[in-house]
Amino acid sequence: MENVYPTIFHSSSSTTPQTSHLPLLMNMANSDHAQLDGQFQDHDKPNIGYMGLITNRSAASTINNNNTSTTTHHAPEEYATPAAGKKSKGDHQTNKSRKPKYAFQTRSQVDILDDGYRWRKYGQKAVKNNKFPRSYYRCTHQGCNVKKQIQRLSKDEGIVVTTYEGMHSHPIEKSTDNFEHILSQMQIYTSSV
DNA sequence: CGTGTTTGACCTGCGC
DNA sequence: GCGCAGGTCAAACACG
Repeated sequence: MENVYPTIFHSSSSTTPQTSHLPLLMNMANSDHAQLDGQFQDHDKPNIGYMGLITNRSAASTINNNNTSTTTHHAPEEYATPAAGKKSKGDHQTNKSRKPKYAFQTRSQVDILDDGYRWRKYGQKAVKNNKFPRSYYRCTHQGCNVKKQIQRLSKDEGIVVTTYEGMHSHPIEKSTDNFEHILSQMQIYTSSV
């Protein structure tokens, strides 16, 4: 799947927000430094601009060309996780079922957006047609099987695509100071695009 | 010592 | 069936 996820504008219903997905937005937005629009100046965390929320369903187009747009989208719950297969070493997840998968575009110098959860990196792979590797992270909270992938676009090095898979079953572990503010911004984006 | 990262090997799905 | 690409494991390693 060298294609990334389609950048579908979720412009229609600002009154029927993707409430069910808000926790993910929270996860994403609730970061110490993932702040929007350069309204911050933290040491080594330069501008991080929220680019969009993308979902993986009918992946066909790339997000490359949207570096100036703010796109938001949420997934239908029926994303079939393709890469569920794993060696039967023992940790074979019983949920070969589908997990929702959400991708965010962020314009950032740093790859890792601190979303308030604790992640452990479990892999890194070179991706075809992309000079940047893709990193695989898993939530370290016990019993939480949320994963995320982080990849920087080769076409636009400023854009980082973060793909979340699954939902956290536990509260955020860091402060949530930024969350409301960021959420409000995201809602603005959502309704204005 | 606990926690997280690195990295090569391994597994699976898919297209040809 | 084969090869490629993506995803995961796990041992070794680094760091506080």
